[in-house]
Amino acid sequence: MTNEQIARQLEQIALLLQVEDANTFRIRSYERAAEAIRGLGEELSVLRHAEGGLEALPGIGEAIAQKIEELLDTGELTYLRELLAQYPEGFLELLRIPGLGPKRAALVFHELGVGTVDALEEACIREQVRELKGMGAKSEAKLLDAIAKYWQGRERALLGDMLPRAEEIVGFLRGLDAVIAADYAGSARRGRETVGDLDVLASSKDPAAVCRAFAEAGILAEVELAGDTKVSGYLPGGRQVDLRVVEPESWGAALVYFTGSQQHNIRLRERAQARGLRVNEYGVYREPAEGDEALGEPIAGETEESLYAALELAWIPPELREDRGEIAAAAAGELPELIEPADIRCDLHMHTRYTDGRASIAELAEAARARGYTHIGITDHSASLYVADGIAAADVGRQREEVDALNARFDAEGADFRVLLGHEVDILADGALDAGEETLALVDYVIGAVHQGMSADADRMTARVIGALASGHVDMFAHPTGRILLGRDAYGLHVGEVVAAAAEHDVALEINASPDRLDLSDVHARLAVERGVRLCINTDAHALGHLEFMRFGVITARRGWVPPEVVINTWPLPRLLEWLTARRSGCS
DNA sequence: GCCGTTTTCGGCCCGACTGTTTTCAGTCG
Repeated sequence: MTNEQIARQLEQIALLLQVEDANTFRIRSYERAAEAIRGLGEELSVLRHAEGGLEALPGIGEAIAQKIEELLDTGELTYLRELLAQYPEGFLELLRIPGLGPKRAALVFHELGVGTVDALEEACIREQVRELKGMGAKSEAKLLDAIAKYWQGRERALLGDMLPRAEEIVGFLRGLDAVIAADYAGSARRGRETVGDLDVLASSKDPAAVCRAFAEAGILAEVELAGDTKVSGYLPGGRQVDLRVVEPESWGAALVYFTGSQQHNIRLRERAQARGLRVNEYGVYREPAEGDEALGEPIAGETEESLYAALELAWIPPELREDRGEIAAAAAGELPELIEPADIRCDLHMHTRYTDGRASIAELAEAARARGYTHIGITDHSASLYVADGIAAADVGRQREEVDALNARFDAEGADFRVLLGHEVDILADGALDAGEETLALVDYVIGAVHQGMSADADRMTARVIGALASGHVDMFAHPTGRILLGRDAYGLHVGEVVAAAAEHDVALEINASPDRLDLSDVHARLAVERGVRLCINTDAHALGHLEFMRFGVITARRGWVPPEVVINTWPLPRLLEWLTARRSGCS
């Protein structure tokens, strides 16, 4: 039972309790617990044995701890099963229709016997929904529209696909005369690995003009709503975009508000409340005296910094705003110094035409130089990876010669740039490395990776990986969990044990920056940092354009509270070589 | 259901929009 599976079951309880009109704070407890679990790098099956047990985890008390224990022991949760038993199969799906919240779900279920999306659609078509209390023809039509959009499938999109589109929109807005400031907000600004809708924010003295210009710009394929402060619509392809425009004095407060996360905002407002303040999307206000209604003038809100300062907090980078302890850290002045894109000096995982890459070594080197890097590492696939046209052992020798010649040329030209030769070696099903001693001796470093036999169970896979890390031959471990976002689940792996092994043997764990991997994930990266493991952010480039992926790796690292010094590709080349040499001589 | 340098009991975020209402419930972010 994985953390994600447990989080989902707690979330289902929260949803069903809403339908039953339970105490909202009880509901929130389940929601918070689910989110808290998603933020854990370590598996609950391990944490239950840690000091203090599950109840030591923030957001998890006696009742939820017991439920987690039951799930871990039996794979089942009696309480959830009993809640679910009252409804037909598919009822939870019904709650995912926008516009149909828990109250209306209860209404259609109890009055019409509707318990699935199909049944709801039919009831709308038969005009039964409009007869219900508080509903009408318009609500019915909206539900039908929402169901149609639901069937089209609006699953989340990759950050890597959505960020460029968000930046285009922001670029357009910043070009408007009436716009003072513009930025994207929401989960895209927090850098979440996948994004649902795009939230875009602008400030202006004339919000209506900005809204008009955006609605008419042709960026949206369909404009759903165009008011004086808000425009909503869909990009070509169906992704929803919400633009909101605020007055300049509310810019910072609105940016915090629309960046979220929801749980982060709730924490901020709780903190405000304890100080006799109130926070909303327009600013920070003093709580009015008894009997007084008006809020008066805001005391902060023009910038994000002013809002956080009013709550006696340091400004919190958006990537950290997930209610994972960032507010306590900001209050204590203990926010981490986060890695920045400019800290990156190299890219140590890239493929060439020797295998399944599309560029040559020299082309990759030039592209990296143009980005301001001082070195790179070429790491083509080892021989047994047939699907990626793994490199023959003899060709590693040719690569060595090509790299040496290239470096000699850089030296001759006085260029401060160096190409290292690495090798992405498969960790075979039996844990052996897919490379002989001769090949290993030719290269400057080795990346270990799993590309085959991924269906092994977690215990076996973990032993296999740890065996490779302990061999002394592996300097880095690439895309550690093998997940493909929106594609393939991670293979079973006890990440906590692998992190411990990486710490013990001083192997760097990769944050693979490819937008469909981002592996390690943010929470696993944070676990690695806490356990003293070095990290390496690599693009795994198979083409020149892929060097751009580095930013997504850096964003993921920032979400994992990663400081620059633990990331080996922030190091100057001599330090990197020193570390590799020490590793190879077995001293480290 | 969780949590505590104001509390082990009594608190627990905030506002906008919509459609349905004669003053507000439900939903959303």
